Order: sequence, then structure tokens, then C-alpha cells
Amino acid sequence: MAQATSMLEKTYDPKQFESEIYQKNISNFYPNNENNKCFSILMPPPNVTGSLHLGHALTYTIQDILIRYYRQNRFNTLWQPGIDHAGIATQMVVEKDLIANGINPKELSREEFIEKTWEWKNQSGDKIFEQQKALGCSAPWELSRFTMDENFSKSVIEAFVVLYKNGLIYKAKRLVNWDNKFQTAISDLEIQNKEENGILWHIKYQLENSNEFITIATTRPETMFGDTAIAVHPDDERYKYLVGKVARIPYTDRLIPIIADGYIDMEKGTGCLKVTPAHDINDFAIGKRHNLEMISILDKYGNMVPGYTPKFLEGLYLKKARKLLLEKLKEDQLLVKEEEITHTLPYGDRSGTVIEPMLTDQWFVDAKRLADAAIKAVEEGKVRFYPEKWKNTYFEWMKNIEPWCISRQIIWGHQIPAWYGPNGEIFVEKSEQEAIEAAKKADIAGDQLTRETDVLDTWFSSGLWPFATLGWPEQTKMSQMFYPTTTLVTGFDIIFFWVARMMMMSMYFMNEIPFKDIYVHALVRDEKGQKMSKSKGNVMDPLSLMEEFGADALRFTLAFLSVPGRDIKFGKEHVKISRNFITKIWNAARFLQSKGVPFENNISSIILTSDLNKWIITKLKKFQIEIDQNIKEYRFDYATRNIQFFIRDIFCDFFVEAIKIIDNAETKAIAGAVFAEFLRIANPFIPFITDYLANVLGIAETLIFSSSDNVLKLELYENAESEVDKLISIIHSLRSEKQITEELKNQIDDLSGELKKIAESII
RNA sequence: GGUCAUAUAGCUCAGAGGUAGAGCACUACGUUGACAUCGUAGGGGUCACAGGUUCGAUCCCUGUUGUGACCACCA
Repeated sequence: MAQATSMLEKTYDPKQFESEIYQKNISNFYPNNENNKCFSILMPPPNVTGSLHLGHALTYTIQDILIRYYRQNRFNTLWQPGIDHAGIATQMVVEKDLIANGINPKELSREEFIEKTWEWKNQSGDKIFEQQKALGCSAPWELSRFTMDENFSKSVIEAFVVLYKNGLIYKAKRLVNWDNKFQTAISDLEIQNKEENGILWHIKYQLENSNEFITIATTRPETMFGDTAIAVHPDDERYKYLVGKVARIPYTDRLIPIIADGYIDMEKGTGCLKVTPAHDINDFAIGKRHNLEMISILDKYGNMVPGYTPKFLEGLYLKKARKLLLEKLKEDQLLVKEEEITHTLPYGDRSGTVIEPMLTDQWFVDAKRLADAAIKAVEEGKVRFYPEKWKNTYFEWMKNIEPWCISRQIIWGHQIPAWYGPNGEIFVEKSEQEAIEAAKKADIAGDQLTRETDVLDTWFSSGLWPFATLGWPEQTKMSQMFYPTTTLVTGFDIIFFWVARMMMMSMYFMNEIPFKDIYVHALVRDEKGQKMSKSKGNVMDPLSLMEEFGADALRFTLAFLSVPGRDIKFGKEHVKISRNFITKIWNAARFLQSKGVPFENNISSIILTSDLNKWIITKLKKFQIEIDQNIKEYRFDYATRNIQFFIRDIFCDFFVEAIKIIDNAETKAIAGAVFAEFLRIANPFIPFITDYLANVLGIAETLIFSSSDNVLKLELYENAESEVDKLISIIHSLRSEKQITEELKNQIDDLSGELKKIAESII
């Protein structure tokens, strides 16, 4: 004990625990093989470009609490860590980095660019691991996977080939969301809609062989050169007579028919819609119905292509072309009205530019077919959402799922394993060698093959995370032990991106759910409830919070604020309060130590004679039971409240105060043992201080593997509990009434000797 | 337009069919065996509004309003 005192006081300010240095170096992968209880969590792989933000800190804290809790209770645990290659995001960062170093990324070959990206990844890719460690994350880092690693890539290729051969992946020319900045297609999910003020231009098209005009309304006049019809509602009395006639697109010789289609809303605009199938999703559908030609008038950079475009606009970027065209239309009195409207425009969530619908060849996953099993698994309760309401969100999206465009025209990612023959033949194989062999059978020489240059959507590979990390398609021991995983912890913002995709992929390839529970946590907002963002400047850095208040305080705060179904309004003040609470624990330890309390006794072996001690034992066991329950129900908010209540209101405010009066050997032994058990119970939440105290107080080298068995074996002493509870309420009355009434005096006289002594000490 | 949430003390949030709870802030007192990063005591609430069910509703139901998120669409 004397030695422990010197450690406490020598290394640290005696009144406060400084947590930053204490980190146990223990392998955190814990297959103990004592039993077959397994608990596993997939760590959502952060982007390789990422650094830790508060949302990460929240999700990792929750996962770490779960992992530590089950590991303590002798489960075989796996918290699978890793990093995502984050295709577009990474390519963006690397390109910027290259430009900053005087290299033009466009002048690099594909191979050179990939090499540069790997270089960049290798020097900055592991930063986030260090940050996770600082937060106390106890993951087996040696098992980390990276989505672009050789083995993982093999799994990705395998998945693609199998899906293709079974008809679940296909190539098609369709309208996709096109990002002009990156010159790639993106999926529907990668779009952010923003409401904006815009102008609706009313433009006259002259009817052929007539002096009459028809007026359409559009927000995108420059696409008029891709028009292939004008549509009106079949019941629209104003325009009925025009159906079947033809109009001429201004500044061109092209004639387009006026058609009738029920999609048209008579109230909107002029009631006449210019139909541009290659540049609008709804127009595309109309075009299909009426067998219209699809004319693309923009190239991949968003410039007007020659051919259908009049000479004076050729080659111009669409916005410039629009401006020039409008001036011209005005001059020629074809622009009859400018109406101010608000409308929603799609923006690329990475590029920030307006997304154009574009007619291109892309690869798609037939998500509808994959969705069925994924929906069923949740409907049947094999996979459960916590809180349950998120299952509605999941169903809504899954049941209306659209084909998933998985090809990206970028470099960084898994290159699609497809080879083309000279006449457009497609060979999808796991390797070039196999493609050559397949081609040979079709009488195509290997040297005539060219490989698809597109790469896969990042989320295609992330979707395989639950089983690809465990070695799929090989059958591994890890997979046997840990698949399906127990709990997925994630934010609601990636239910579609990731959770839904993992569900689909896992049901298809493993024929089994990827996880049993999905715990959906909140979004961390600032104290005013605003989303944190760099542009608003309200981002709080977890690392500096940890530096100021300690990792335990941050973890405790995040868990405390994790009320299901409510976003977290996060203020620094909260962390300070938690830090104060950590200090309270620290000081309790200092006091017990100064009293010469022994900490090494096994709690279940101490013989209990006094009500006071039976009381604290009863409270301790109830505390343990509550914690167990709350962890099982993912109520980290309750669990942290339990911890606070037990150590402050139960242990410090009453029991420690009582020790000052009743300090016999039994009570001291109980105090030390209860405190030791408290440290153990709190360890998953606040690992730094608890492990440190356990260590210096001689309780254990670490609490990381200590189970709750001893506490659960204890008896509940209901009588002693109510006796002491009575004493506590007497003390409250004594204090608030500030004088002793006859009634209180009688109540005190009814107490047993030891308790009476405590009550009398208050008087 | 559709869906899902949410409304409780000045603030952040718990809560249960039957005397409204915590932390912070506020007031008073306290450095009498750890802790002022603390302790003790205290003030403070028509539990958004309107109906309904009930012996009893802040809690359950319906509607209204406010707030938030997501999805879809926009000529």
C-alpha cells in the first residue's frame, strides 16, 4: 500500500487523474477458447483520408464499451478493424496533393497514379489508428484490413464475377447521375439535393408550316437541342388540337412532334413540356414510352457537343451556353417570360457541382433482386434495429430500391474485371488469363482484348466487409467463429449506403445475415443543435478534448448523451462535468488508500456481519444487474447514469462517509473490495483511470479480463438494505430540518447500534 | 407531397397510468479525516395546445401547432 501511495502522488497531481499516458499494451484479440461464446463487431472502416471527429469518437466509444464488456465476461471477441479506400474522396485528395507538389495528375498514367496513391496511403493511412488508440479503442489492430489489399481485392473480384455470371450485374446504357467535375457516374445516394432560387424561362417554338408558336417552360434552355418532342396532357383543351403537329427547335432544322402523355401536369409551367430524354430522368421515361430518339448534347465535361448544337454554342460549357442562348432568344423575341421559382437541384456530395443526368454505358447491380432476402431477414426478426424505428427507414428504401450504378470513371478503386473483344464482346472473369481463355473459345485472340477501365463504387467493396474481412471466399476459422457478427454499431446516415448493401451482399453470398443487432446511434451536433461542419467552423476536435479533459471524460460524456432516438447536442461543458466525475473517483481512491483500506480481497469471501456492509453489497449487486441489463439493451445513457449514481450517491455520499465513523476491519475490507468491483464494472466505459487505479492499488494488472462472476454470486440483503435506506432518509430529514424532532429521535432510537452511531454523528 | 421522430425546470436531458426527476445555472451555508474539479440545504415546472379513454392522464388514443430528420418530385 505504501508503495501505491507513492505512485499516486509521485506521478500525478494528487487531486486529479491525468489520463493521457496510461495505455495498456495488451493484444486485444481475445479468443480464449474456454467456451464457444462469441461476440463480434465490425468496426465501420473509416476512410483512408479520414481523421477522427466526434461522430467517430461516439461510434468507437460505444463499440469499445461493448467489446470490453463482453471480453471481460469471457466471450471470444473480435472487433474487426480496417480502412476503406474511399475511391473518389481519396483520388481527390491525392490529386490535390500532387498538384501542390507541382505534378499534373492528368499527365500520369493509370499505373503511375495508382502508385502515387499507394505512396500517399502508406504515409498517411494509419493516422486514424493512432487516434483510435488514444480514445482507448481496444481492437486487435494486427488484424486490420484495407479494402484495396490483395486478399480483399480478390474477394471483391470474386463477388463481381459471381454476380455477373448469375445475371445480377449487367451493363447498360442508361441515364445516370453524372459529375462534371470528376467526370464519373455516381449513385443516387451520393447526391445531395439543395433548394435554390431559379428561373423558369418560357420559350416559343414555331410550329412548322404555320405562324403559330408553342411555348414551353424550362429551367435548362440549353438542353433544347436535345429535345425530341414536346408533350402536352391528352385532356388539355388548350393544346389538344396541336397533338400530331410538329415544331421546330429554334436555330436548328430539327422538327419534333407534339405528343400527348398523361405524365404532363397541366398546372405546371405552360402545360407544355419539352422532352429531352438524354438529359432528364422523367423525359427519359416519356421517351421510352413514345419511342423517341435520345440525343446527348453534352460531353463528359458538360460542354456542348457539335452536331445537334448550333454553331454559336458549340464547345461551350453548359452555363455559358445557357447565358448566350438566352440573350439570343431574347433578341429574337422567342423568350417570352422569365418566372422566378424555387427548385431543388442535385449536387454531388463530394464535388459540390450540379449533377447532370447523362446517357452513358454503366455497370449496374440488380438491387431489386438482392433486396428481397435482405428485407425478409429484418421482417422475420433475424436482424433487429435498435431503436426499432429505423427499420421503417430501411424498409422504405429497400422496397423501392433502384438499380445500383456501380461503375465509376476514376482510377483509384477495384478495376472491373471485364475484357472487351473487338466487336464489343464482354468477358467477365477473375483474371486476365481466364478472360483470354474464355475469349479463345469465342475465337478471339487474347491480344485483341482490352480491359474495362472503370472501377467499382467504394460501397460495393464495403458491402462485402462482414465476410470479406474474415477471408471469404475461403472458409476460415475466423468466419466460423465470428460470422454472423453480433452487433453493428453505426449512424443512421449510412443505413442505405452501407447497412443495406451489407445486408444484400451477405444474404446473397453467405446465405446468412451479417449481424444480429444493428444499434443506430445519434448524430453529434454542436451545442445549438447544428450539424458540425468545417464550413460553419463549429467542429470540435476529439483529440484536443481528450488532451484537455482526458479520454475517459470524453468517452463517458458520449455514452451519457447517447439517448436513443435523439441527436446529441454536444458541448464542452458536458466533458468538463464528466472530468469532474472522473476526479471524484480518483479522490475516493485516494481517501480509501489513506485509510489503509485493503483492495485485494475477493468480495465473495468476506464474512458480513453488519447491516451497513450488507447494504453496500446489495447495492453493488443491483448495480451490476442494472449494468448488465442496460448493456444488453444498448442503453449506454442509463449505464453511465448507473455508474454515476453508484459511486457518487451510494458509495461516496453515504458509505465512505460512514467509514469515517465505523472503521472496523470488516467495513474496510468491504470498502476496498466494493471499490475494486466498481472499477471493474466501470472499466469498459472509462478504461484509463480504472485500469490505472486497479494497477497501482494492487487489484489487478489490468481489469480487461476480469469478469462479473463474483458480484453475481453475492446475496441480496433486502432487510439490511431497507434499514440503511431508512437511516439515509433520517439523515436527510435531520439536515433539512436543522433540529431534532421527537419523531426523528424515536426513529433514531429504533436503529441498530452501528447505524445509530452514524445517525448520532450527524446530530 | 410521403414517412419517421420530437415537444417536461432558465439550459441540456431522464422519467412512470396515481406526491414531477438529474446535471448545469441560480440562492444560502460550509474548507470539522478524499474531493471547492467538492459537500449540505434551498428556490424554480398548467409536463406545447385541444378533445377522448379512465375513478384518475404529463404518460394511452385522436387532432392541432411548433421543431427536426429522411425519401420522392418540381416544366
